Amino acid sequence: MIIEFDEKQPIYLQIMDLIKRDIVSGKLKGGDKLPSVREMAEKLKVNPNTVQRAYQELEREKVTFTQRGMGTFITKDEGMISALKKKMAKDVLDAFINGMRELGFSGDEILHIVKNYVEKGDPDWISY
Amino acid sequence: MIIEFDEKQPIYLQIMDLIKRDIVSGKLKGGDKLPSVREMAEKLKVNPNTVQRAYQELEREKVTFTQRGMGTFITKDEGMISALKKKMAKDVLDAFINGMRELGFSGDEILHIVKNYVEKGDPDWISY
Amino acid sequence: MIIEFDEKQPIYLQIMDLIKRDIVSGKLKGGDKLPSVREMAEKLKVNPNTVQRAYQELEREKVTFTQRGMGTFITKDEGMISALKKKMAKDVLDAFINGMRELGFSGDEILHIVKNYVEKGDPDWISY
Amino acid sequence: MIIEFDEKQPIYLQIMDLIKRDIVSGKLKGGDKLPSVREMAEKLKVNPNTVQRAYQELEREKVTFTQRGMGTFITKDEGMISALKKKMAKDVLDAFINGMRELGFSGDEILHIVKNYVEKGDPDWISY
DNA sequence: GTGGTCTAGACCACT
DNA sequence: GTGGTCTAGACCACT
Repeated sequence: MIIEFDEKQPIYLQIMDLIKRDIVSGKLKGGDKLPSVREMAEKLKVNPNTVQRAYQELEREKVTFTQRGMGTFITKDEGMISALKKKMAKDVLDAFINGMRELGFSGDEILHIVKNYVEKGDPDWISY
Repeated sequence: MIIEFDEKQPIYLQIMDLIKRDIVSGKLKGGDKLPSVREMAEKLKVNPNTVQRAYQELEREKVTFTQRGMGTFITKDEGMISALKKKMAKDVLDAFINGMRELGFSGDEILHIVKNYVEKGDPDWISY
Repeated sequence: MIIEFDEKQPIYLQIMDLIKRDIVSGKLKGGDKLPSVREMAEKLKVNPNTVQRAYQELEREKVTFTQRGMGTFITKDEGMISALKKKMAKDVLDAFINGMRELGFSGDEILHIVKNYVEKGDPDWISY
Repeated sequence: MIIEFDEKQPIYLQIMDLIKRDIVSGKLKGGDKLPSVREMAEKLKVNPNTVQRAYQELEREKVTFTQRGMGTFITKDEGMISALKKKMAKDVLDAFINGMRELGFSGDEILHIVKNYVEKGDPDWISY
């Protein structure tokens, strides 16, 4: 796993995002143990402090919980996980809608395009 | 107009994108004159050479054309403009579909969400 | 100002507490600027990172806000400040009531003692 | 019984305090026998010498007395016990009053708060 | 000058 | 071994 970090966002935020994505996509499930701070730091080639910060913020957001001396674990609160998924999906959705509107597409046009893309694999741009 | 340039992409490419967006969204129309290289450089606070390069590439892509002594103009070829729009919309659309699939949504679910969002202003996440 | 830090609690928490006490007691008012991270670090003889962390947590708790390049300021939200005061007073009060109950005093006895202490400067322990 | 010892105070003083609290709260009564030095040392997981010292100091303070071959007993002097109780209560009381004054509360306000807390279970912070 | 992020490396409590 | 805190010192964006 080779990760490239964006320069425009703090690394600890990107690590948080990485983990959230794995939770939401189901790669990580409630109760799963995250790699230790040191392991993760080595894997990602960043300083342990940076991973530590990411883990701490995740815990504050109730996405994970820690057991002293045992490690950091994904929350077992399914409501929290589904809320996370909604939040992340909402961000993706908003970026899309705004992007399309900026390009001059109306709501109906956006729906038409998505519909055709999803159902036929072809956006059907005809008439735009 | 304050533009923030990304560090991960050459500025001339970002300027090209800026202009393409204005064309696609209709702010700039076929035949419209672009600001002179110097004006644009001053407005964006970049080196005139950078703007010059952006203009050159846009002309090579047939998005603009130049008239000696007159300036640079947006192409009047509506086919070119609509192709541009499709190309940019396709990028936004792919980013969206991929983003949603990474979050674990199926095509049908994506369509359902967009439909509800566009028609009711609410994605209706129920059951995800 | 010489501060002695307790070893049983992280220094950054103690710094947060210090600032909160100054807010609650009125030494610091809404809108007041805190010393810069570096100044405070020098004054308290701790590492700037430690002060930085305290300031960041305070901001997350909405006790302060920061203006990039300008500094860190006490919130102007009087509701927040009065909530802070109540929260801290509640902690002091609970510690007192629990401490007295552990010593075997009843609620009425506690009230009697406080009343005499406040009004006459003498707890009047008679009969306990 | 798991006891956490403070690092900032000699353990023997903390053991003394533990016993004094049990006397004051009534868990230990006049004439009750304390566990042997060895038993207590084992229970608290400390060196017997440390317990020995605590017992010696308690005896010097007339809180306990020893009978050769029998063990260590709580004093039967009720005056001593009630003086002990007053002394400990005074410490708790002073910490409370000082804490509240530091937060900016007046004597009347403190009394009002304690009264409401004791009588209604609610401090009634209104207007502070 | 201001806060924000990061690396490097240390020491701590707890399991 | 695990997370938590701290120091020392660097570089960044923004005012």
